[in-house]
Amino acid sequence: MNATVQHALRDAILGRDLPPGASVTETAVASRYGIARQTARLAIERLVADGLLRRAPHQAARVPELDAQDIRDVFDSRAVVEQAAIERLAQAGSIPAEALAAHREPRALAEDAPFARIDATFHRALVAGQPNARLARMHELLMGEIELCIAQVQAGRVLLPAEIGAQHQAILDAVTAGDAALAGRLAREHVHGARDRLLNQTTH
Amino acid sequence: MNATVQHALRDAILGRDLPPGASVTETAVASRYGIARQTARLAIERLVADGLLRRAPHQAARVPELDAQDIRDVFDSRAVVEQAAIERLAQAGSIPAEALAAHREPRALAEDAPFARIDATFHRALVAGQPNARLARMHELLMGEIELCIAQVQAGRVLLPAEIGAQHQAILDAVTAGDAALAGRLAREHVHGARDRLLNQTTH
DNA sequence: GATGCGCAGATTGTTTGACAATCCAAGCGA
DNA sequence: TCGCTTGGATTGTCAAACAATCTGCGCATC
Repeated sequence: MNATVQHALRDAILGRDLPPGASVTETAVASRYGIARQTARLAIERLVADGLLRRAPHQAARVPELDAQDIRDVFDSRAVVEQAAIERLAQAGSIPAEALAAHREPRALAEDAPFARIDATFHRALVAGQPNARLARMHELLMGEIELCIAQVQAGRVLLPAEIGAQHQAILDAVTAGDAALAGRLAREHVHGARDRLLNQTTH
Repeated sequence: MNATVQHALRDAILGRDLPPGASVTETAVASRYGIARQTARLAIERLVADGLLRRAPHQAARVPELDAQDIRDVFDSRAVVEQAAIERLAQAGSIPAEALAAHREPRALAEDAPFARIDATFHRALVAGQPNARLARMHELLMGEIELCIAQVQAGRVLLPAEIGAQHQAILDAVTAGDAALAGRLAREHVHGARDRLLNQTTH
């Protein structure tokens, strides 16, 4: 029961149903989803751990408002982790099935899902398929805020599926070729490109 | 009240009072520290998030037994994050006061504390002093398991304060000199050295 | 008019007690 | 020997309550 509420809250935040700056109180969540306050509290705490909410002691949780510095921080950290992850994936040499599915059939996954969601699925699957569980855990820690960044900048229009798909293809090729250095470099540049596109959107 | 219990539990785990494999039930923690089960549950969940406990749904939490592969995973991830963090610290060019304190006065910090604890304090302070908050958060996520690794291998004897102190000094020198590439390389090698010493200890 | 104080409301932090859901191991029967 | 049931242990969730803390507003004072 808790996992479903957590998922619903997550969607509400990423879907801007709860706009940045909105306060999310335990009682509000409890009554909204018909659960006990303790359970709502737990869901909120998990989302705080995921970076999708923030809160100070004795204050209501709030949807964070991410500024340009936050975007730089999050994407730079992601670049570090994802480069390392892709390098390890290339050393292993095999591409996870879920990543291939997200890469090949973006339409089939979810017609209504924005491309940003599919892109996140692809990257998550790539990192999850690499052997180091801690790297995957750290990556997961970042992806919540990453999706929040993209949602807040409303950058769905900025992400060009064709261009990004080509970059993904290049990364996959380097991985299958076992060229860890190249794959890692491509992954880092890919993330940095996303960061710069988002930053352009915000300052503009 | 909860923070103190969490700290006591943490010490019990790292001090091998709770040996690897020991099960930590909510009721046991509650009665041991005289708190409600809900509060004990919360403390356990936080420690699970820190990597100091593991648990599956509807099962008691357990102190993880880390094998050689875990040590490789944790330290390799740490090397990735810490190299990036030290590079950013060198670009900023200033060394956090807490890091200097831990480096210069290991005795003064805590006479009874093992050197491993002081070493962890030093590294935590270095990474926390660097401007990227997400990198620091990921590092913190790893340090729990790092300390657990060291405690389980009982590697207090293996960590030579003089040698490690010299390596720390070299890193600090590179940071103050603003040589990000050198500082990052030294940090990575420093972490890899710790990893190899621990691995030698386990297989032996 | 500006400043500081205090009070009431809102919210979280923690406790206690209870019950359902689930897992695990021991015992039992085929 | 193998599979099943059953009972105990443990977690997951709910409900109600109270203390601790923060926030904003009104009010007195300067």
